[in-house]
Amino acid sequence: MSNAYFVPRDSPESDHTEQHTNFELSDYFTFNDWFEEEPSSVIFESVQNPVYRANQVIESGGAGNSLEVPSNSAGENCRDKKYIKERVAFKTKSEIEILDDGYKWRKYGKKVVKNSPNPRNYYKCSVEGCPVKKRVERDRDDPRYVITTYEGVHNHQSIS
DNA sequence: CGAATTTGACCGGCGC
DNA sequence: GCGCCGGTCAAATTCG
Repeated sequence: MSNAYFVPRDSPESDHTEQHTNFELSDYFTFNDWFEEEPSSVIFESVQNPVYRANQVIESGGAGNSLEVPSNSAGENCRDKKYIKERVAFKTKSEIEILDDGYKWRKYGKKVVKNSPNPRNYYKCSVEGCPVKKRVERDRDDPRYVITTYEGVHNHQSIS
């Protein structure tokens, strides 16, 4: 299990990411060595949430409200369904989109979005009570890349 | 035979 | 108020 450490790049204009000065993604995921390519300037249109890649933030919009990480009260303040604890997106060079990150995922949806000709797949962590979701999609103009978006924090250990 | 996928339906938010 | 768009549900089906 690797121990990648993630530090957000300082965004010059919008500096709403104070809470995310240090980010230990290895708590949530296990990475090997996917991610070494050029970051695309904008991965998602909804730039309300920071988009992380490898050791840096690619994109960070003004999203102070939906991005707190309440570490003390685990999800108690989050009864608002729109409340998003964490969202992390990666652009990965991979032929396949089923990347084993140490967790078990259950697919629950597929959708073709307007922007991209490629379908988008929706996964959920199959561990009961774990709120983590994941969304996998091919890059629009680089089909050999895969964009993976994690949402939420695992409340259990990885099974791998 | 139980569990995971598949895939169209359904639903809620938002813009016009 | 309606229709588009993205996200989720769930029944049928496939898989292990």
